[in-house]
Amino acid sequence: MGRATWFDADGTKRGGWTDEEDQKLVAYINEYGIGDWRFLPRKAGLQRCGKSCRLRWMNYLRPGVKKGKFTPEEEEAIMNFHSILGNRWAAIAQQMPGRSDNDIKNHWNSCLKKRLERQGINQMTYQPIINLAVKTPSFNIDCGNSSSSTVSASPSFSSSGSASLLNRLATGISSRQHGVDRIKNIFSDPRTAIITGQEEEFEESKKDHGKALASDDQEDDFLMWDEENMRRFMEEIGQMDPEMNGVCNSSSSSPYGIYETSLLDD
DNA sequence: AAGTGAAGCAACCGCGGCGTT
DNA sequence: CAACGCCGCGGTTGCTTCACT
Repeated sequence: MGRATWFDADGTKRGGWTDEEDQKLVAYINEYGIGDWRFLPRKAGLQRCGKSCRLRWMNYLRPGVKKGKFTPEEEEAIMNFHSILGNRWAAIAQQMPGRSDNDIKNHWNSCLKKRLERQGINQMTYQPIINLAVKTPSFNIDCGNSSSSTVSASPSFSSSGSASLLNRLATGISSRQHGVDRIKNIFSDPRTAIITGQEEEFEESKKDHGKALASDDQEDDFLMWDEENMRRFMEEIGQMDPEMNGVCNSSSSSPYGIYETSLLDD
């Protein structure tokens, strides 16, 4: 696979990479490390632009990059992180060691997004597009690569799973006195199952942070955040990324500790 | 066997953030 | 403080492979 090779006006090579080019890039970085991407190609004897080298290294050649099919656990993780972080693929990739942002983004766009559409779930809000009252049967994840795991459909997935997690995160953030610690607790809590119901705990959270949830409008599945709340949330998520890594990795043997229970419980 | 569309993957493009001058 | 350049990110495109007719 890959693109055809061509040269642009200034003689820079574009398109697919050859084995020889890969070897040159790897050999150079192994010996000298990553320095200035601008000058790296020339020093490494490549006719590529720095951007292209960086992309190739980060997405394909970098040690530890995992290639091949996504496991059901990884797919579940992507959906869960996406429900929290949105299209911040780099941030999602940070939580999934071995997978590049490009890889995750591609898998999302080519497979997971369509799967949610087929299931009638809004890909941005993770809410069912169809009437909640409609009883939805179980369905199979049918993305070829996934070993056929059955996941119960909405409402358990959308409103009790990711939505619940979101609510609890929102609750944590709404209370400035708990702030990041509250979110870390949510992530580190082994009971934070994505698919199993979390309504009880959410109710408890609401008691803890009743003031933040005072409005009736906020009693729905999703809190309605204003821009200020959302901005704070994204800032705090950004600040805690390294720590969240630790939390996720330490809570279980799985690299994706926060969500593994949902798939491994049965 | 040939044609066609969907799926999957690799890479490019353009923009915004950030550091430097 | 503005201008500039580089880097990283997200969106998009292009190509190959696969499945189906």
